[in-house]
Amino acid sequence: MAFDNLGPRELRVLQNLVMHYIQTADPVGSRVIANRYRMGLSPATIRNTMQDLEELGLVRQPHTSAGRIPTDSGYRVFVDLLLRPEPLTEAEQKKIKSLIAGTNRGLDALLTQTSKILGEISSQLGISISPRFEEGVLTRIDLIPVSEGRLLVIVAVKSGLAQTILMEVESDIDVDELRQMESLLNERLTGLSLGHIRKTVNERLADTSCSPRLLKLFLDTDSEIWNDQGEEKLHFTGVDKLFSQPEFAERSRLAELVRVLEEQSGLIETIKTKSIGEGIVITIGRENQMTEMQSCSIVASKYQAGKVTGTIGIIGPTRMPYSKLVSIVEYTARSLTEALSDEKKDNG
Amino acid sequence: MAFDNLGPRELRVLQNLVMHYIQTADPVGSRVIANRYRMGLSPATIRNTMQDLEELGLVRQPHTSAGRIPTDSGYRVFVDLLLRPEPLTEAEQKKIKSLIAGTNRGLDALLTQTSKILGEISSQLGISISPRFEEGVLTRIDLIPVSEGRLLVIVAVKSGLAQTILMEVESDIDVDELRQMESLLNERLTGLSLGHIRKTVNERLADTSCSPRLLKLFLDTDSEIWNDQGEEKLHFTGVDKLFSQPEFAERSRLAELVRVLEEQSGLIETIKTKSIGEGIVITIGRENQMTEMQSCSIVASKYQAGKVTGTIGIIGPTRMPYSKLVSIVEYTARSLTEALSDEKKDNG
DNA sequence: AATTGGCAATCTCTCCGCCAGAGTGCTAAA
DNA sequence: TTTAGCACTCTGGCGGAGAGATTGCCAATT
Repeated sequence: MAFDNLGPRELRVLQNLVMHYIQTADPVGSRVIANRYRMGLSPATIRNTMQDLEELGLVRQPHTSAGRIPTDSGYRVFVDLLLRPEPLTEAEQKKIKSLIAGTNRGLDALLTQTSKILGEISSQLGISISPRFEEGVLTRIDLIPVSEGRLLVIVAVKSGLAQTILMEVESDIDVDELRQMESLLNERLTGLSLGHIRKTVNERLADTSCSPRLLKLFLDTDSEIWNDQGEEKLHFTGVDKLFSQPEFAERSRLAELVRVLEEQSGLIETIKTKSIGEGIVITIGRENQMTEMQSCSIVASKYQAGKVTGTIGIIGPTRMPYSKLVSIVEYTARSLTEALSDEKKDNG
Repeated sequence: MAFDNLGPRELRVLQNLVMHYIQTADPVGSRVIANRYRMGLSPATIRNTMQDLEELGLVRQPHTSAGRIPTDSGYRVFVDLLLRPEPLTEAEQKKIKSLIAGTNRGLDALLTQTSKILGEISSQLGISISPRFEEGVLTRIDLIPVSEGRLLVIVAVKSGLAQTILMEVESDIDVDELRQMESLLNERLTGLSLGHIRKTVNERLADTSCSPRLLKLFLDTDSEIWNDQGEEKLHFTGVDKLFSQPEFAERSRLAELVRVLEEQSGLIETIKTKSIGEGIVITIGRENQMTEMQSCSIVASKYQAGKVTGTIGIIGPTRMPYSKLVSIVEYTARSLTEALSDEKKDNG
């Protein structure tokens, strides 16, 4: 929809209305806008403008004698046309940086930490999604026998990421065979991306003298080693923050949201399809595919770990402080990317 | 407190009262017990017994003209003296086994999965705590350079567990030196427990020709490599289940619980100190140290992965179906231990 | 002595009507 | 085009009334 035909008065009224509603969570009346925001107009005039905005579908009344609240479209116009990112304070920047830098237990812990930071600083729900390893470049692969019938496979990928897979194997595997297999894999596959390996592993390991029993574990292109199906994980922290939000007064709505969060896969899918582009992506209310999310907004951004990319973001009610959240997500994504980058930041 | 002086009548009334209250969440009146449970006594008689139980502090009235509900002590007597574990159905057993067996992405994923199973089957909150690696026996240690200034250390422990640590190092490390260091570590330390290593690493690596810069990373006994501080993680699934429970009608109470869950460390500590013994440990309401947990009960059990032990459990309101939950936790813990045991279960 | 029926008393919960408060839409005036 | 005035509408809180449930106690019964 084109809302370019909105006059400056309409825009200002919308802006003030959205900002005030974000703060108070109460429907905003004409008097508040006229007085508190010093527009130099009487409430009656504001009322007329508000009627126009209502006809355009940007605001609505919960009931006849209440003030107005923004619709999803109203928030959309606010975000697209009126949003001014509110910069982070020094303290906030410091906090984000130091908490990210202080975590060195591997990717999983780092992402948990990141979601925690986002949740705390935003007072909303912070989320982070681990990257797909598809594009990750293999650094090393280890085969470690852990017991008679089981094998621990550790796949290390550039940028310090690693995933471990526990495999069931036929019980009698010779240690020497295993060593041989291991060096073969490392020789022929390191430096390639996992996705590439999956497609070409058959050819690359064709002429080999290895134990065929062992070999077939790695030739299976559906194997979880090269495939990252189900590998993506959604971390989230800050559910308690949402409890105090009036839009989650009915228990069922928050319960639904939590169920979706715990279920993981559906939400991961929708977030990923949304945030294909660069930079911050904001999804508002009904713009969400999932019905359980249609009273929520998501502010998301990608982060990078070498060639591999994942997503972080914030979830909250559509009435969320977008101006602040945009800055938080943007800065956190950048910090995370930095922490995961191959170059050390300050190698002076 | 000794409640051995309770007569069989008192016990039966208490039992029926608790069982009925667990089902309905409504205060139980004398008539319900007399009629529905066919005790062959009139409501008036039951009333007298109930007064006795109230004087003993086992039940209480929410207000003058309501039925009775169990107190924490009441549940305690129920659990200690009257509980009959309700066996799992075939289907439930199958579900638990197969979901545990179907997860082979390493310990973290397995524990997430376990908490999910517990949550689903119990319709309560399922939790799992990763084990301390203190007692874990080192199988292998890998040093993988990931970028100029960083080193990925993978510590593999018996039973297929592995943890990865990302370390900052001085930027110019020779690959050969690294290899040398790696084999040295593997030669001298595999087969020992991490706790043991931490204490003796200084002597064990004393006479060495390795690069001292590298060496000092591993001699630092506070280093996160041998130390598992902060390594323990609490996984939880099923928060949405608690929303429908009437005891969490006030939002703040559930919010507090979630905050504690997300904060991790405090809860981990209390659960660990409680469940030192073998078998199922049940903690009821006020018996919990943490104030936020005092309207909740925990049914917990240990599981083992070789020499390493962790805890799983279920959290819910004190009004929870103990009979069923005991069986669920017990069976799941056993299945998990089995899945993590060194022996393959069915190597026939 | 234990059990039971009867009964007044107590407390909650829900429904209903009432009223104050807030904000609108419309109309007429500036 | 803007504003003041005014009737209208809807919500939310308060209080009282009445139904329902369950108790405690007492006197009667087994």
